[in-house]
Amino acid sequence: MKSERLTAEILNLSYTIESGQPLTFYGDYRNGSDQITYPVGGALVTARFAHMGDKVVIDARSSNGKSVKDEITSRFRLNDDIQTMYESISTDKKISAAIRQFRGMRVTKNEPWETSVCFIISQFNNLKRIRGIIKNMMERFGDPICSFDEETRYSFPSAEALSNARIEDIMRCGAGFRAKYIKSAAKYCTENLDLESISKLEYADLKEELMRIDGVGDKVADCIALMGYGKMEAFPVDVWVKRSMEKMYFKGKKKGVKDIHAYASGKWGEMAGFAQQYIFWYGRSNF
DNA sequence: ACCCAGGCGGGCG
DNA sequence: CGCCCGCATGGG
Repeated sequence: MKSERLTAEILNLSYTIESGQPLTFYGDYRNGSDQITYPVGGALVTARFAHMGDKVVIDARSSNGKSVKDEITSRFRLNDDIQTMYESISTDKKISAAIRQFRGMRVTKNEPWETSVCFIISQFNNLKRIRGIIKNMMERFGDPICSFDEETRYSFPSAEALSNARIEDIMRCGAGFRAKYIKSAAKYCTENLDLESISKLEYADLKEELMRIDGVGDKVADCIALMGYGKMEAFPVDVWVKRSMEKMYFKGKKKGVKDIHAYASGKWGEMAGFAQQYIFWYGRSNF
């Protein structure tokens, strides 16, 4: 099948991909190329984004020839009313500045298992290393899909594959002390928990279920809820969001995570997670 | 060399 | 409960 064309508005590819979101875990984004590739469903998706002002034309295809329209639409949340979302989180000058700087950055909606692994790895870690670890794990534990740019591309490792892996082999990917969490989570998600079946739960119940996974605490559960299940009210509070929130809204005074959650929830409600992505990246880029 | 990174689990008071 | 500590690893 030839590539399919989709259109969107206010979607900045580089901000979206580079701002630390899964897309396993970075796609293969070539800076300036406006193209990404990423594995899904045992195939490799290729998508080109042509930006023309606020309009974006997306040409996408899959290595297996199947339609990718639904995949792209879901992944980049193209059915969201982005204008209304901006209006609802533009509550003050502080966040408006963040939105202005990174206008078009979207919160993506990725597969729950991949999102879980990505954010288990993210703990006490940095983006550069996270990307490397994910890449190593895909090459070691994923299945080869096809060759692209003279390089073999792999699927994201299944929970089954990782539940059978040896911890020391996961560590060899650079995962460090998180390797035991990954294996444990993989076992739990193959034997005790169906990540698909909990997608129908409300945010609070979903988060509670996710926190039963070894290596998933409050912050990682919020990340999985937001970027793996599309729960826009989730507001992950990491060190950057904490710092940014304290600076932006608490006159630089130290605040507990609970206070920050409560404040964000009251201010942005159902769209708190969308606001969070801007606060996170704004803080990382400017503070 | 030293510090830190999209935190979490476990142990202690 | 809330607090505090160790934790693998590599880049700045």
